[in-house]
Amino acid sequence: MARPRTFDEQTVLDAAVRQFRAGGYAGTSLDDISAATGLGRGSLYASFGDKHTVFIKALTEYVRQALVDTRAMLDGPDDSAIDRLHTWIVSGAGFVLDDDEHFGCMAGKFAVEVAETDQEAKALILGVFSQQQQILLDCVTAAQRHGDLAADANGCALACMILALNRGMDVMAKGGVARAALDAAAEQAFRGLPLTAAYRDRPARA
Amino acid sequence: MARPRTFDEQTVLDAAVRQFRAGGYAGTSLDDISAATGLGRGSLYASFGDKHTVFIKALTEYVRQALVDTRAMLDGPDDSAIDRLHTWIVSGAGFVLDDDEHFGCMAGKFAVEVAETDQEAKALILGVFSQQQQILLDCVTAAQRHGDLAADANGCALACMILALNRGMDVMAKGGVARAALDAAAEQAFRGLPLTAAYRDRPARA
DNA sequence: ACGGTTCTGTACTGAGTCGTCAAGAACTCG
DNA sequence: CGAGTTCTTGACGACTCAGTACAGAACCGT
Repeated sequence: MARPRTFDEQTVLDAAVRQFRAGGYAGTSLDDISAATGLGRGSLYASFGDKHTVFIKALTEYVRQALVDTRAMLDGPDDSAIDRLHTWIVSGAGFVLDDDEHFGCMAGKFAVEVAETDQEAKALILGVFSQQQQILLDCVTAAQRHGDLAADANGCALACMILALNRGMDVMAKGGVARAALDAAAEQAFRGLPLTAAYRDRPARA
Repeated sequence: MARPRTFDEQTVLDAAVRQFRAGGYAGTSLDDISAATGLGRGSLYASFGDKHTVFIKALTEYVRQALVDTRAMLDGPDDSAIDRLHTWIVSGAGFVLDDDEHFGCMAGKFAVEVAETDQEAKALILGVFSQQQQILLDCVTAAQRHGDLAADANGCALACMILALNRGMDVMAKGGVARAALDAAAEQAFRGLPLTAAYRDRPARA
């Protein structure tokens, strides 16, 4: 029938995500993406549309992957829910600093750069924030069921607070605040959760 | 001697701050600043240097003003230190949403956009974060002296945590998370501070 | 009033960017 | 092998932007 494509759509999308995460929206040209993927500009336009469309597709792909990752970290049995929360909170700084390329949350980045003027992007960003809050809420509720968090605590507020803290650690890590200070802050935040006496008295784990 | 300037340097700097805060570094052209100030580009270059220099000067001016504002909110007598901390924490969302132009923290914005590649900006941003942490620490220490916060709490970690939360609320507000949710999260965070029994039992204020 | 100095506005250059287009390449079906 | 279809490439035009240059305007001391 016709000439087949020589590129993998997912590969191009991943490259676009990397470029936008690294350079921002205004700071990334289609030539950058073209160079990163080896694809000519014509092919890019034919397959993905204009710059904004490429951006929205890349952001959508990031959101999809981010939610998969978030669930992988937070979903699980009730008895270890509080530990998963602890890990999530404490890994806040690492989300930026451990990454080879010092990325960080793309949703946070574009919430700051373009949400004000790009309603389509803003909707995607709000979506991922909301769903991450929901995943956190599920984990908080699990910890409450297991008796590690106070049953009368406001789970929604806790989830929102934890996510905000995570986003803030991201920003501060990018601003150069020392890893040790952020880790200590994260531990402090965890101790500020409404932990039950049962949690504090539980036997230490391996 | 010579022709005097028709513009006020501070006015131009303020306009530059506004433009960069609104549009980001890559998204703001010198024409934008020129238009916003009514000043020709030639005068801009003669007085402020190239784009990056203008940006650094604008960021420096923002940092100066931000520290003045932070001190105005947090400095004060020991007996109301805990209230000032409460106000600061709870005003996190308002920092974006109450502002007429929905700005938010310029340091946070550029930590995300340019800190990775612009060491000069990164140093300024780290400076404002560090000093804000110090101001918060002073306020925390004051609250400890007055017996509202546990004396054995790690003030540095608390200060860093509170600042991270503030930055994160900023990001989430820009991402469209509802004001009510952020306010509830802020209240939750405040309750997570190591408040003393003396604070909880104190008589309600006007 | 006048000369010297500084400021202002605008036009220009060179580079980069977006989006399009047309010509050629690769593949499949008949 | 040929026709038709789809993909790829590179170039092109219009535009924007950063930074410079130059001519003229405004001012002050003498």
